[in-house]
Amino acid sequence: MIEMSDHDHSFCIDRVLADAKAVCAEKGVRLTDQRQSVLRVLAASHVPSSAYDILNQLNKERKEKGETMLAPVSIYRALEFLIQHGIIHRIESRNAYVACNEGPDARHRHGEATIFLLCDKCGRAAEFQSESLGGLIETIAGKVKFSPNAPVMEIRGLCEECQKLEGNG
Amino acid sequence: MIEMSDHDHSFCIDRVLADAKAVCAEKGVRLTDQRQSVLRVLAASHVPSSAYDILNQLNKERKEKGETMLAPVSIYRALEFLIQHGIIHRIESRNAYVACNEGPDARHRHGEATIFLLCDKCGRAAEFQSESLGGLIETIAGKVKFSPNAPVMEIRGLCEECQKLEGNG
DNA sequence: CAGCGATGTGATACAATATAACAAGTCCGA
DNA sequence: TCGGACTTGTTATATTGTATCACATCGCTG
Ligand SMILES: [Zn+2]
Ligand SMILES: [Zn+2]
Ligand SMILES: [Zn+2]
Ligand SMILES: [Zn+2]
Repeated sequence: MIEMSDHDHSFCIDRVLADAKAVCAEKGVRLTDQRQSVLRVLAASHVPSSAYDILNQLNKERKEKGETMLAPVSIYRALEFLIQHGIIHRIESRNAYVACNEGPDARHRHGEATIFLLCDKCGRAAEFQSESLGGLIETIAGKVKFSPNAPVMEIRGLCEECQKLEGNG
Repeated sequence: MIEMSDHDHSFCIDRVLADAKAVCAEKGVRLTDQRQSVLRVLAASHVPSSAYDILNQLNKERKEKGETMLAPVSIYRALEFLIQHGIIHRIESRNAYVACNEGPDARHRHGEATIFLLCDKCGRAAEFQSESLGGLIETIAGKVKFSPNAPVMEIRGLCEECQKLEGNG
Protein backbone atom coordinates (compact mmCIF):
# COMPACT_ATOMS: atom_id res chain seq x y z
CA MET A 1 0.00 0.00 0.00
CA ILE A 2 1.44 3.34 -1.08
CA GLU A 3 0.89 6.49 0.87
CA MET A 4 0.30 9.86 -0.62
CA SER A 5 3.52 11.78 -0.65
CA ASP A 6 2.73 15.00 -2.41
CA HIS A 7 1.64 16.90 0.63
CA ASP A 8 2.22 17.23 4.34
CA HIS A 9 0.16 14.75 6.24
CA SER A 10 0.77 16.35 9.59
CA PHE A 11 -1.27 19.23 8.31
CA CYS A 12 -4.17 16.93 7.42
CA ILE A 13 -4.01 15.24 10.80
CA ASP A 14 -3.83 18.46 12.76
CA ARG A 15 -6.72 19.94 10.87
CA VAL A 16 -8.89 16.87 11.31
CA LEU A 17 -8.14 16.70 15.02
CA ALA A 18 -8.75 20.41 15.45
CA ASP A 19 -12.07 20.17 13.64
CA ALA A 20 -13.08 17.21 15.75
CA LYS A 21 -12.22 19.02 18.96
CA ALA A 22 -14.28 21.98 17.86
CA VAL A 23 -17.25 19.80 17.02
CA CYS A 24 -17.08 17.94 20.30
CA ALA A 25 -16.63 21.08 22.33
CA GLU A 26 -19.64 22.62 20.70
CA LYS A 27 -21.74 19.54 21.32
CA GLY A 28 -20.49 19.03 24.83
CA VAL A 29 -19.23 15.52 24.21
CA ARG A 30 -15.85 14.12 25.06
CA LEU A 31 -13.15 13.49 22.50
CA THR A 32 -11.25 11.10 24.72
CA ASP A 33 -7.69 9.95 24.14
CA GLN A 34 -8.85 6.69 22.70
CA ARG A 35 -11.31 8.30 20.31
CA GLN A 36 -8.64 10.73 19.35
CA SER A 37 -6.14 8.00 18.64
CA VAL A 38 -8.60 6.20 16.39
CA LEU A 39 -9.29 9.44 14.60
CA ARG A 40 -5.58 10.13 14.27
CA VAL A 41 -5.00 6.79 12.58
CA LEU A 42 -7.77 7.53 10.13
CA ALA A 43 -6.59 11.05 9.51
CA ALA A 44 -3.03 9.86 8.96
CA SER A 45 -4.09 7.89 5.93
CA HIS A 46 -5.90 8.74 2.77
CA VAL A 47 -6.73 5.09 2.50
CA PRO A 48 -10.01 4.05 4.05
CA SER A 49 -9.16 1.76 6.93
CA SER A 50 -11.07 -1.17 8.32
CA ALA A 51 -11.75 -1.39 12.02
CA TYR A 52 -9.09 -4.06 12.28
CA ASP A 53 -6.57 -1.99 10.33
CA ILE A 54 -6.98 0.64 13.01
CA LEU A 55 -6.84 -1.94 15.75
CA ASN A 56 -3.60 -3.39 14.45
CA GLN A 57 -2.01 0.00 13.97
CA LEU A 58 -2.87 1.17 17.48
CA ASN A 59 -1.84 -2.11 19.06
CA LYS A 60 1.44 -1.97 17.22
CA GLU A 61 2.08 1.44 18.71
CA ARG A 62 0.99 0.31 22.13
CA LYS A 63 3.17 -2.74 22.01
CA GLU A 64 6.19 -0.57 21.34
CA LYS A 65 5.30 1.45 24.40
CA GLY A 66 4.74 -1.64 26.50
CA GLU A 67 1.09 -0.81 26.92
CA THR A 68 -1.78 -3.25 26.99
CA MET A 69 -3.53 -4.30 23.81
CA LEU A 70 -6.92 -3.03 22.74
CA ALA A 71 -9.83 -5.29 21.85
CA PRO A 72 -11.84 -4.87 18.65
CA VAL A 73 -14.85 -3.56 20.51
CA SER A 74 -12.87 -0.55 21.67
CA ILE A 75 -12.31 0.46 18.08
CA TYR A 76 -15.94 -0.03 17.17
CA ARG A 77 -17.04 2.11 20.07
CA ALA A 78 -14.78 4.92 19.02
CA LEU A 79 -15.87 4.60 15.41
CA GLU A 80 -19.51 4.72 16.41
CA PHE A 81 -18.91 7.91 18.34
CA LEU A 82 -16.97 9.57 15.52
CA ILE A 83 -19.58 8.66 12.94
CA GLN A 84 -22.40 9.88 15.14
CA HIS A 85 -20.80 13.29 15.28
CA GLY A 86 -19.97 13.50 11.61
CA ILE A 87 -16.24 13.39 12.16
CA ILE A 88 -15.61 10.33 10.03
CA HIS A 89 -17.39 8.50 7.23
CA ARG A 90 -18.15 4.86 6.91
CA ILE A 91 -17.71 3.52 3.39
CA GLU A 92 -20.45 0.96 3.32
CA SER A 93 -19.36 -1.05 0.36
CA ARG A 94 -15.95 -1.65 1.85
CA ASN A 95 -16.58 -1.93 5.55
CA ALA A 96 -14.07 0.83 5.93
CA TYR A 97 -13.79 4.16 7.66
CA VAL A 98 -12.18 7.41 6.67
CA ALA A 99 -11.75 10.77 8.34
CA CYS A 100 -13.83 13.51 6.86
CA ASN A 101 -11.26 15.73 5.29
CA GLU A 102 -13.24 18.74 4.29
CA GLY A 103 -13.79 20.66 7.44
CA PRO A 104 -16.91 21.06 9.55
CA ASP A 105 -18.50 23.81 7.49
CA ALA A 106 -18.49 21.62 4.41
CA ARG A 107 -20.06 18.69 6.16
CA HIS A 108 -23.74 19.03 6.54
CA ARG A 109 -24.66 21.45 3.85
CA HIS A 110 -27.90 20.44 2.23
CA GLY A 111 -27.65 19.16 -1.30
CA GLU A 112 -23.98 18.43 -1.19
CA ALA A 113 -22.49 15.12 -2.13
CA THR A 114 -19.30 13.61 -0.89
CA ILE A 115 -17.27 11.90 -3.54
CA PHE A 116 -14.53 9.42 -2.95
CA LEU A 117 -12.12 8.59 -5.72
CA LEU A 118 -10.84 5.15 -4.82
CA CYS A 119 -7.81 3.61 -6.44
CA ASP A 120 -8.29 -0.07 -7.25
CA LYS A 121 -4.59 -0.74 -7.12
CA CYS A 122 -3.30 0.91 -3.97
CA GLY A 123 -6.52 1.78 -2.19
CA ARG A 124 -5.73 5.46 -1.98
CA ALA A 125 -8.73 7.72 -1.55
CA ALA A 126 -9.41 11.34 -2.37
CA GLU A 127 -12.45 13.13 -1.04
CA PHE A 128 -14.41 15.99 -2.54
CA GLN A 129 -17.59 17.87 -1.97
CA SER A 130 -19.80 18.92 -4.83
CA GLU A 131 -23.03 20.78 -4.62
CA SER A 132 -23.95 20.40 -8.28
CA LEU A 133 -23.26 16.70 -8.07
CA GLY A 134 -25.43 16.47 -5.02
CA GLY A 135 -28.18 18.25 -6.89
CA LEU A 136 -27.92 15.87 -9.82
CA ILE A 137 -28.09 12.88 -7.54
CA GLU A 138 -31.15 14.25 -5.84
CA THR A 139 -32.81 14.82 -9.17
CA ILE A 140 -32.00 11.39 -10.50
CA ALA A 141 -32.96 9.66 -7.29
CA GLY A 142 -36.13 11.67 -7.12
CA LYS A 143 -37.27 10.39 -10.50
CA VAL A 144 -37.67 6.93 -9.06
CA LYS A 145 -38.41 8.10 -5.53
CA PHE A 146 -35.16 6.64 -4.32
CA SER A 147 -33.93 7.91 -1.00
CA PRO A 148 -30.14 8.07 -0.68
CA ASN A 149 -29.27 7.31 2.91
CA ALA A 150 -26.09 9.34 2.63
CA PRO A 151 -24.87 11.62 -0.11
CA VAL A 152 -21.67 9.66 -0.40
CA MET A 153 -20.45 8.26 -3.67
CA GLU A 154 -17.51 6.14 -4.56
CA ILE A 155 -15.81 6.20 -7.90
CA ARG A 156 -13.27 3.55 -8.69
CA GLY A 157 -10.28 3.88 -10.92
CA LEU A 158 -6.58 4.41 -10.92
CA CYS A 159 -4.83 7.20 -9.09
CA GLU A 160 -2.09 9.22 -10.72
CA GLU A 161 0.73 7.16 -9.21
CA CYS A 162 -0.74 3.83 -10.22
CA GLN A 163 -1.41 5.03 -13.75
CA LYS A 164 2.31 5.64 -14.11
CA LEU A 165 3.19 2.24 -12.69
CA GLU A 166 0.64 0.68 -15.01
CA GLY A 167 2.43 2.18 -17.97
CA ASN A 168 5.76 0.72 -16.87
CA GLY A 169 4.41 -2.70 -15.89
CA MET B 1 -31.55 18.83 -18.06
CA ILE B 2 -31.04 15.36 -16.64
CA GLU B 3 -30.69 13.10 -19.59
CA MET B 4 -30.69 9.43 -18.88
CA SER B 5 -29.93 7.39 -21.92
CA ASP B 6 -30.41 3.69 -21.95
CA HIS B 7 -27.39 1.51 -22.17
CA ASP B 8 -27.71 -1.86 -23.85
CA HIS B 9 -25.61 -4.29 -21.93
CA SER B 10 -26.13 -7.02 -24.47
CA PHE B 11 -23.64 -5.21 -26.65
CA CYS B 12 -21.02 -5.22 -23.90
CA ILE B 13 -21.66 -8.85 -23.12
CA ASP B 14 -21.49 -9.99 -26.72
CA ARG B 15 -18.22 -8.24 -27.23
CA VAL B 16 -16.60 -9.71 -24.13
CA LEU B 17 -17.81 -13.20 -24.94
CA ALA B 18 -16.60 -12.93 -28.52
CA ASP B 19 -13.17 -11.86 -27.35
CA ALA B 20 -13.04 -14.70 -24.86
CA LYS B 21 -14.00 -17.26 -27.47
CA ALA B 22 -11.27 -16.01 -29.75
CA VAL B 23 -8.69 -16.23 -26.99
CA CYS B 24 -9.72 -19.75 -26.02
CA ALA B 25 -9.84 -20.95 -29.59
CA GLU B 26 -6.36 -19.65 -30.19
CA LYS B 27 -5.03 -21.30 -27.04
CA GLY B 28 -6.90 -24.52 -27.58
CA VAL B 29 -8.71 -24.41 -24.26
CA ARG B 30 -12.39 -24.85 -23.65
CA LEU B 31 -14.72 -21.98 -22.86
CA THR B 32 -17.40 -24.22 -21.41
CA ASP B 33 -20.97 -23.20 -20.74
CA GLN B 34 -20.27 -22.72 -17.09
CA ARG B 35 -17.20 -20.59 -17.66
CA GLN B 36 -19.14 -18.62 -20.20
CA SER B 37 -22.00 -18.02 -17.81
CA VAL B 38 -19.61 -16.71 -15.15
CA LEU B 39 -18.04 -14.45 -17.73
CA ARG B 40 -21.43 -13.29 -18.88
CA VAL B 41 -22.37 -12.23 -15.38
CA LEU B 42 -19.15 -10.28 -15.05
CA ALA B 43 -19.57 -8.70 -18.46
CA ALA B 44 -23.12 -7.72 -17.67
CA SER B 45 -22.01 -5.57 -14.79
CA HIS B 46 -19.95 -2.44 -14.74
CA VAL B 47 -19.32 -3.08 -11.09
CA PRO B 48 -16.67 -5.55 -9.98
CA SER B 49 -18.42 -8.61 -8.58
CA SER B 50 -17.40 -10.92 -5.78
CA ALA B 51 -17.38 -14.65 -6.35
CA TYR B 52 -20.52 -14.91 -4.29
CA ASP B 53 -22.22 -12.13 -6.23
CA ILE B 54 -21.73 -14.26 -9.31
CA LEU B 55 -22.84 -17.38 -7.51
CA ASN B 56 -26.05 -15.78 -6.34
CA GLN B 57 -26.83 -14.32 -9.73
CA LEU B 58 -26.34 -17.62 -11.53
CA ASN B 59 -28.25 -19.58 -8.95
CA LYS B 60 -31.09 -17.13 -9.16
CA GLU B 61 -31.28 -17.74 -12.89
CA ARG B 62 -30.98 -21.47 -12.43
CA LYS B 63 -33.70 -21.58 -9.85
CA GLU B 64 -36.08 -19.86 -12.24
CA LYS B 65 -35.30 -22.55 -14.79
CA GLY B 66 -35.71 -25.33 -12.26
CA GLU B 67 -32.06 -26.25 -12.57
CA THR B 68 -29.78 -27.41 -9.78
CA MET B 69 -27.80 -24.92 -7.72
CA LEU B 70 -24.09 -24.31 -8.14
CA ALA B 71 -21.63 -24.50 -5.28
CA PRO B 72 -19.12 -21.73 -4.57
CA VAL B 73 -16.24 -23.87 -5.74
CA SER B 74 -17.69 -23.96 -9.24
CA ILE B 75 -17.46 -20.21 -9.44
CA TYR B 76 -13.91 -20.18 -8.16
CA ARG B 77 -12.87 -22.77 -10.71
CA ALA B 78 -14.33 -20.74 -13.54
CA LEU B 79 -12.74 -17.58 -12.21
CA GLU B 80 -9.38 -19.27 -11.97
CA PHE B 81 -9.63 -20.35 -15.58
CA LEU B 82 -10.70 -16.93 -16.82
CA ILE B 83 -7.94 -15.20 -14.92
CA GLN B 84 -5.33 -17.65 -16.15
CA HIS B 85 -6.19 -16.77 -19.72
CA GLY B 86 -6.35 -13.06 -19.17
CA ILE B 87 -10.07 -12.83 -19.82
CA ILE B 88 -10.94 -11.29 -16.48
CA HIS B 89 -9.08 -9.41 -13.78
CA ARG B 90 -9.03 -9.96 -10.09
CA ILE B 91 -9.11 -6.73 -8.09
CA GLU B 92 -6.89 -7.69 -5.20
CA SER B 93 -7.74 -4.87 -2.89
CA ARG B 94 -11.33 -5.86 -2.85
CA ASN B 95 -11.69 -9.58 -3.52
CA ALA B 96 -13.64 -8.84 -6.64
CA TYR B 97 -13.54 -9.80 -10.28
CA VAL B 98 -14.24 -7.85 -13.42
CA ALA B 99 -14.31 -8.68 -17.13
CA CYS B 100 -11.28 -7.43 -18.95
CA ASN B 101 -12.37 -4.50 -21.01
CA GLU B 102 -9.32 -3.33 -22.87
CA GLY B 103 -9.28 -1.11 -25.86
CA PRO B 104 -9.96 2.53 -26.53
CA ASP B 105 -13.19 1.66 -28.33
CA ALA B 106 -14.72 1.46 -24.91
CA ARG B 107 -18.25 0.29 -24.48
CA HIS B 108 -19.03 3.49 -22.71
CA ARG B 109 -19.65 6.52 -24.72
CA HIS B 110 -17.28 9.28 -23.82
CA GLY B 111 -18.48 11.54 -21.07
CA GLU B 112 -21.24 9.34 -19.82
CA ALA B 113 -21.55 7.99 -16.33
CA THR B 114 -23.42 4.98 -15.13
CA ILE B 115 -25.29 5.39 -11.88
CA PHE B 116 -26.58 2.56 -9.78
CA LEU B 117 -29.17 3.26 -7.15
CA LEU B 118 -28.86 0.32 -4.79
CA CYS B 119 -31.44 -0.43 -2.16
CA ASP B 120 -29.86 -1.41 1.14
CA LYS B 121 -32.99 -3.26 2.19
CA CYS B 122 -34.02 -5.41 -0.76
CA GLY B 123 -30.97 -5.17 -2.99
CA ARG B 124 -32.93 -3.80 -5.90
CA ALA B 125 -30.85 -1.86 -8.39
CA ALA B 126 -31.77 0.86 -10.79
CA GLU B 127 -29.35 1.94 -13.48
CA PHE B 128 -29.09 5.26 -15.25
CA GLN B 129 -26.82 7.03 -17.66
CA SER B 130 -26.10 10.68 -17.27
CA GLU B 131 -23.92 12.80 -19.47
CA SER B 132 -23.82 15.83 -17.22
CA LEU B 133 -22.92 13.65 -14.28
CA GLY B 134 -20.17 12.11 -16.35
CA GLY B 135 -18.88 15.56 -17.12
CA LEU B 136 -18.80 16.52 -13.48
CA ILE B 137 -16.94 13.39 -12.57
CA GLU B 138 -14.42 13.98 -15.30
CA THR B 139 -13.86 17.46 -13.97
CA ILE B 140 -13.42 16.30 -10.41
CA ALA B 141 -11.24 13.35 -11.33
CA GLY B 142 -9.17 15.54 -13.61
CA LYS B 143 -8.27 17.80 -10.73
CA VAL B 144 -6.17 15.04 -9.21
CA LYS B 145 -5.43 13.20 -12.44
CA PHE B 146 -7.56 10.31 -11.31
CA SER B 147 -8.55 7.89 -14.03
CA PRO B 148 -11.92 6.25 -13.50
CA ASN B 149 -11.69 2.76 -14.96
CA ALA B 150 -15.36 3.05 -15.64
CA PRO B 151 -17.49 6.06 -14.87
CA VAL B 152 -19.60 4.07 -12.51
CA MET B 153 -21.12 5.22 -9.28
CA GLU B 154 -23.08 3.41 -6.67
CA ILE B 155 -25.49 5.25 -4.47
CA ARG B 156 -27.01 3.43 -1.58
CA GLY B 157 -30.29 4.15 0.00
CA LEU B 158 -33.87 2.95 0.12
CA CYS B 159 -36.00 2.24 -2.90
CA GLU B 160 -39.59 3.41 -3.10
CA GLU B 161 -41.04 0.12 -1.94
CA CYS B 162 -38.76 -0.20 1.06
CA GLN B 163 -39.41 3.38 2.11
CA LYS B 164 -43.08 2.52 2.39
CA LEU B 165 -42.35 -0.57 4.44
CA GLU B 166 -40.03 1.48 6.59
CA GLY B 167 -42.86 3.87 7.31
CA ASN B 168 -45.18 1.07 8.41
CA GLY B 169 -42.44 -0.20 10.65
C1' DC C 1 -18.72 10.61 47.00
C1' DA C 2 -22.10 9.31 43.77
C1' DG C 3 -23.48 8.77 39.15
C1' DC C 4 -22.68 8.02 34.58
C1' DG C 5 -20.21 7.70 30.68
C1' DA C 6 -16.07 5.35 29.08
C1' DT C 7 -13.13 1.45 28.90
C1' DG C 8 -11.48 -3.45 29.78
C1' DT C 9 -12.25 -8.29 29.11
C1' DG C 10 -13.71 -12.52 27.25
C1' DA C 11 -16.83 -14.74 24.63
C1' DT C 12 -19.40 -15.17 20.76
C1' DA C 13 -22.15 -14.24 16.65
C1' DC C 14 -22.20 -13.54 11.99
C1' DA C 15 -20.54 -13.06 7.31
C1' DA C 16 -17.49 -13.37 3.45
C1' DT C 17 -13.92 -15.64 1.10
C1' DA C 18 -11.71 -19.69 -0.30
C1' DT C 19 -10.11 -24.53 -0.57
C1' DA C 20 -9.88 -29.80 0.33
C1' DA C 21 -11.12 -34.30 -0.92
C1' DC C 22 -13.19 -37.37 -3.61
C1' DA C 23 -16.88 -38.98 -6.83
C1' DA C 24 -19.00 -38.67 -11.18
C1' DG C 25 -19.60 -37.02 -15.68
C1' DT C 26 -17.90 -35.46 -20.34
C1' DC C 27 -15.00 -34.69 -24.14
C1' DC C 28 -11.69 -36.05 -27.52
C1' DG C 29 -8.11 -38.28 -29.67
C1' DA C 30 -5.87 -42.83 -30.22
C1' DT D 1 -14.98 -47.61 -28.35
C1' DC D 2 -11.76 -47.14 -25.04
C1' DG D 3 -8.87 -44.61 -21.86
C1' DG D 4 -7.19 -40.74 -19.84
C1' DA D 5 -7.43 -35.97 -19.10
C1' DC D 6 -10.31 -32.38 -18.28
C1' DT D 7 -14.54 -30.69 -16.15
C1' DT D 8 -18.12 -30.62 -12.93
C1' DG D 9 -20.78 -32.15 -8.68
C1' DT D 10 -21.01 -32.71 -3.76
C1' DT D 11 -19.97 -32.17 0.85
C1' DA D 12 -17.42 -30.42 4.22
C1' DT D 13 -14.44 -27.29 6.20
C1' DA D 14 -10.73 -23.74 6.59
C1' DT D 15 -9.65 -19.02 7.00
C1' DT D 16 -10.29 -14.50 7.64
C1' DG D 17 -12.84 -10.46 8.51
C1' DT D 18 -16.55 -7.90 10.71
C1' DA D 19 -19.27 -6.86 14.59
C1' DT D 20 -21.75 -7.25 19.03
C1' DC D 21 -23.05 -8.92 23.84
C1' DA D 22 -22.59 -9.10 28.76
C1' DC D 23 -20.65 -7.74 32.61
C1' DA D 24 -16.92 -5.81 35.46
C1' DT D 25 -14.16 -1.86 36.33
C1' DC D 26 -12.34 2.61 35.79
C1' DG D 27 -12.37 7.49 36.16
C1' DC D 28 -14.12 12.02 35.11
C1' DT D 29 -17.37 15.43 36.55
C1' DG D 30 -20.74 17.53 39.25
ZN1 LIG E 1 -2.63 14.07 3.75
ZN1 LIG F 1 -3.27 3.95 -6.75
ZN1 LIG G 1 -22.75 -1.83 -20.61
ZN1 LIG H 1 -35.74 -1.84 -1.64
